[in-house]
Amino acid sequence: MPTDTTSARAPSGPRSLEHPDRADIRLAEVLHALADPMRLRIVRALAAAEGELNCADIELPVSKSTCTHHFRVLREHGVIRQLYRGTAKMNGLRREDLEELFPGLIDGVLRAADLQAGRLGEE
Amino acid sequence: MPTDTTSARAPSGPRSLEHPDRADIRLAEVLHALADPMRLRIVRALAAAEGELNCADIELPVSKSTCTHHFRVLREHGVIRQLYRGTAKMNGLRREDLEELFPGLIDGVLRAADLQAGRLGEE
DNA sequence: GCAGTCATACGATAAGTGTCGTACTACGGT
DNA sequence: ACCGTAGTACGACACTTATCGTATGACTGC
Repeated sequence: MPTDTTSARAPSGPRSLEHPDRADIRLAEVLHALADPMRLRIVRALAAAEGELNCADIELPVSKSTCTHHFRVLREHGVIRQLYRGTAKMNGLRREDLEELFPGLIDGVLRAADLQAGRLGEE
Repeated sequence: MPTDTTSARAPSGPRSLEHPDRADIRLAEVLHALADPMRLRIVRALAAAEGELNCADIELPVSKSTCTHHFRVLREHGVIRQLYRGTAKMNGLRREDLEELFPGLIDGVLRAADLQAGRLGEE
């Protein structure tokens, strides 16, 4: 499906990213996307900075290509939204969509992640 | 380690299962355990039947060995508790432990699963 | 004690995942 | 027009996973 240049890609802009429609987001996939420490970090960072963040704003102990990979997983499973803004790519949580689909889920996960980080960080 | 008959197995009873301590349960692992449609089904069934369920009580479209595999994943990641009761094995959600660790998380996931099942089941 | 039932163990397999490095593309500024 | 920066694509790799089938072990009841 990456060869379809009509529907998924933005009209004129050369760089555009595919995002699943809200109705296509599946719980198991969202959980899968969140079930990785690195991606959990990313999501926490995005939630903390309520606006949008550059990829490089989140310090991760992995290479750039791995970072790209994780962001893509999050985007393709409907957890974040990405769009280009000049040379950078801004990332934001899809809070509204997720809240509509699975009320309370994201907040629960974020809260759990905070709790665990507190427990593990100051032991 | 399956050859070690002294440590892993309970003192007298021949059949005993290892469960992680509550403090050893990790959010990413719980999410991973839940991030599979088959396991999500299992967890929903266990939550619905508030008591304990036999493995065979949950109809799954997979072989018995695969079923065992999924139950083990859930147990090893701290989502369910299993114990032998005669020839059967009873399974129950570790609601208390999970609620203590990650308040609201399991309920959020279960609610999300119900919502999605409703959406997908009666379309 | 023997057979039946429930579940496990083990091996196999195919597919998926996280990670990396290198090569490449897109954009913005000089 | 060129260079630097931000991010992607691609191939490689080791590891994990979901699945199965068959063989094995544990308990119940006859």
